[in-house]
Amino acid sequence: MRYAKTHKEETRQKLLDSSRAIAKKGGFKATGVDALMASIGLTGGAFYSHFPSKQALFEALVQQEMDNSSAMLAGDKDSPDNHVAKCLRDYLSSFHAANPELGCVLPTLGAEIAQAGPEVRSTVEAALKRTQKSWSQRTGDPDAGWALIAQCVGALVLARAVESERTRKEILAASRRFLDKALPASHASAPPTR
Amino acid sequence: MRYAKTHKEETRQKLLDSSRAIAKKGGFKATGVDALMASIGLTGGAFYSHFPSKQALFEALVQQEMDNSSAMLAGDKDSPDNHVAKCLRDYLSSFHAANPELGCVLPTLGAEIAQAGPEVRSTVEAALKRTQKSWSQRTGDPDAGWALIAQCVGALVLARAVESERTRKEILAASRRFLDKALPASHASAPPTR
DNA sequence: GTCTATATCTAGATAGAC
DNA sequence: GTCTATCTAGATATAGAC
Repeated sequence: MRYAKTHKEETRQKLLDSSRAIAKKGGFKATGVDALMASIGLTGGAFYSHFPSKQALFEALVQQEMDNSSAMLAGDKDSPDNHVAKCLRDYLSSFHAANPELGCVLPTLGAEIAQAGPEVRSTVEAALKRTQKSWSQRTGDPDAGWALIAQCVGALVLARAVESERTRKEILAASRRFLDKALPASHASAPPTR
Repeated sequence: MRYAKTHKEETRQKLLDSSRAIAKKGGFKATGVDALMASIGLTGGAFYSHFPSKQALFEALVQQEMDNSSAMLAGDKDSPDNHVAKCLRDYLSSFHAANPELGCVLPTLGAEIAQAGPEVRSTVEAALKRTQKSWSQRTGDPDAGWALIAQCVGALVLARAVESERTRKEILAASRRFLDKALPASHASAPPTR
């Protein structure tokens, strides 16, 4: 055979990885199939050997992305007590705001997901619930799960929508401090001052 | 003259009103000029008598939208003590989640704003700061301004991204309760139980 | 599996008649 | 100011050669 058995799977994964970053930076609908394929050194025609449609790529992409995110944010039984605090600090960082291609999908593709079909939205819902349950349990506040995720997503949307770097930092810092006050000390997003 | 002096201004405003709703529902880039004009009973060619480009419409649209929102959310000197609480209740409602065309631009167009030019983002920043300052002052917590806006925007993005109606309501309710606990009683989003 | 070429469609924008 | 017609560019998707 002209191509190794693993070739197709590798190409597919490269395409997913590359598309993920591009979509998070510039939007999914906004980027063409040609550009996505070019980013991995191929031409547009080859796309349809891997996905039946551009929409199918979107679904696979969101699924992978949400799986990764929720695994990272939910943590596991070995995660330290301040796991949530660490997540909040990383999420609500200037680095995250400045690098959408490396971060969470929701601030960038949230609106596109909202307009997508039921399968995509069910996938997203399941992944979100995983993080929500973990965070509610870890903080001891059943409402904190959803509220913290909402705070994170919203703060990133705002931070990226404003023009000045100063305001961007203020939004993120205010959100971090607000959560510090609202959560029991052991889960605060910054180390306690003594 | 074939058209009254006020005709152009009226048409422009009708176009803005209609485009606003359409863009908030389906995204701005996703809707074509022909469709926007058809929604007010005109054809695509007439668009360019009102705006030099589609991008110019986006800027005008976001500006008007943010002005309206911030005026409503910031309130004025006659607003009651529970003004912030009322805003939170309305914003974090199922009605708002179900009707993007009637609601805030940020959950739907936030990502498109983030990709827009400096003028748009400066406009958005100024309007956001107005609400932020008002809310910080009214709640007595300097961090609450940004944090509450972030919580609102994020909760709406999440609520619209999930599939089930049940989860959608849970997200909104959890956010409302979380803010109840985090804010001084007089600003809580629900009337105090006694 | 990937390429080039192409069919088809839609978009933003312009030109000229009314 | 609005219309129809059109230019140009870019998109998704397909066909057939390698």
